Amino acid sequence: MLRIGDFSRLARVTIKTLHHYDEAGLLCPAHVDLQTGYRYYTADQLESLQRILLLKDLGLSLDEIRVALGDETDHAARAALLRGHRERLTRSIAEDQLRLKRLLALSDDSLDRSISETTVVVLRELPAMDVYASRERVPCMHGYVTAMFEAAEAAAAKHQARADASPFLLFHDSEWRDQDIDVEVCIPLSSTASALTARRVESAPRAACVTYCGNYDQTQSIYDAMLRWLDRSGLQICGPLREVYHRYGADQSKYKLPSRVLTTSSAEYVTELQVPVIVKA
Amino acid sequence: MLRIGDFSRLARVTIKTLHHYDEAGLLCPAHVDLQTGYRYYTADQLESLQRILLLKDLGLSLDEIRVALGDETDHAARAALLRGHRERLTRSIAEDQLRLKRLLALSDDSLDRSISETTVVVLRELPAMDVYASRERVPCMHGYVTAMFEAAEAAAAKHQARADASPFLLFHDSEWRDQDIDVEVCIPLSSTASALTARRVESAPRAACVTYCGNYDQTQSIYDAMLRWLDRSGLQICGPLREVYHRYGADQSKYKLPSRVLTTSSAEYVTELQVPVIVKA
DNA sequence: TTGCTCCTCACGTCACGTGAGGTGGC
DNA sequence: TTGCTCCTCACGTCACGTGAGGTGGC
Repeated sequence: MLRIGDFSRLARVTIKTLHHYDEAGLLCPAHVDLQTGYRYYTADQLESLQRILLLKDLGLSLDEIRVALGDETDHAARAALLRGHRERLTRSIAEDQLRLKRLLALSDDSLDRSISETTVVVLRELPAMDVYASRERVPCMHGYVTAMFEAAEAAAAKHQARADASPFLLFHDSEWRDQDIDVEVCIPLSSTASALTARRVESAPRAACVTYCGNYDQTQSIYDAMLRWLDRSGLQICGPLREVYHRYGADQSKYKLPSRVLTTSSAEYVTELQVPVIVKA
Repeated sequence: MLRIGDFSRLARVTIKTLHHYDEAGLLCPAHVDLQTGYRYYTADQLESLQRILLLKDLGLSLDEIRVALGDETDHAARAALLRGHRERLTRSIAEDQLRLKRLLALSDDSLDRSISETTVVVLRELPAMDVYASRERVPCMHGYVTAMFEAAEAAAAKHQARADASPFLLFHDSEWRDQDIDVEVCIPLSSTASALTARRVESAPRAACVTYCGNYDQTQSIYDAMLRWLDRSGLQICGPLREVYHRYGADQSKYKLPSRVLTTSSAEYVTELQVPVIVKA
């Protein structure tokens, strides 16, 4: 029998860790002196401890280790646990590799400009959405798109199907804001209301997003900065650009928007550019 | 000005997160109503928040983010922080990749045998150590090595230079336990005592280790299992095997060992095999 | 006997999550 | 007026770390 100090030195863990495993029911001492509360371990408990430390080092939580080492009968649960952890590790490696590239892109960019002046690109998942959509080729943004939005909002309002999410524009051209732009105006609909012919905008597992405020003059330069950043981060565009209008001015004569999305001052506009991306091979 | 709920929806964070950043001094609301305590944010604070969320997603802690976004003057600290994090990420990826291989090796192994019966190989760093050493070619283990240990222990004891660490054996042969084994007996010395000609055993950044208890009959089969495991884990031996005697029987006539390392029953022997390894290219 | 070992609280870490219980705003 | 939003405690998470204050063992 070994005292806790000797046992802990052999396994190179702290006494507190052994206390914790005792309390957690992962590894209880072979014997506890009732008088003094002293914990005593047998030599072969070292092997049990090694097993625990191995699984912990591989990244399992103590709860998972309990399952993995628990009663011998549950082969399936044990196997599923290890398989699940394998996937977690694989995903985590891929994410860290992308993080590393993004960090390099950021460091490059902020050698002279500080981070505070760099365009901030965030990666996020875009959920699928049911929208009322209207797609057209227009010669320029000004006027046409506003009219399309007003018609779409009015149509959605008439059916009381408007969901509480921001309207957006899809740019179907590969060359953006070329002549005759192929744009699609989208108004999110509540999932319950299927009165209107809802179009489903597919989800994007990963999208590069920039949220900015102020008027639309800056959009082009932000989009350009975003493209440079994507390139340096090893990401590739894999779907149409979305321009989401979170906060804006609107002449709402035929419909009613919640006041919190509206503003009169263009300095308070909040807009988001979203580009679906995949990691370059 | 935006109320906290609207602001949080735009940035897709919880209200609690904003509370936390306020408290942490990372992002304080542009205005707080003194009557109600309500927090109000401006639209352009969204960009500050995005910056924070970006750095957090890259893996920085809130403290680090505070430094990274802090007063503009400290360029050097900011750059060092990003460089440091780059290294952290790189290391973390390499470690996860090794973990993944080790996990695969473990899953393979425990398809039929459960984890509880698998040989547990742990990876660890071995620190450099000053030892009293004596190296010889011996025809077999039995007898010779015991005599070498007793002589070495006696020599170390005479100079009162014995450190409180376990003695071990280095196997210099590539073919292990071949005929005429080239073994080196090592007794750890306290760093202060340099009276004896101490030999420095180099550190190993990474070593595969198996601790087992019981008599020495099992050593060969454990070593074999270890070799198979190393192969499957993508690891390569890069130094001599060490056999460390943590707990054992000894006839200590010319020296004195602390009683906690001694035992009379061979079932209570505690031994550790250590093999320095590197990741295969 | 002295110092070393071990014990049990109890609080801290990190970035929030999750109610509880109460008030302000439209 | 009613429901919705927001507020401030206060405690939980996870795997221990770090004393505080006291006792047992050799």
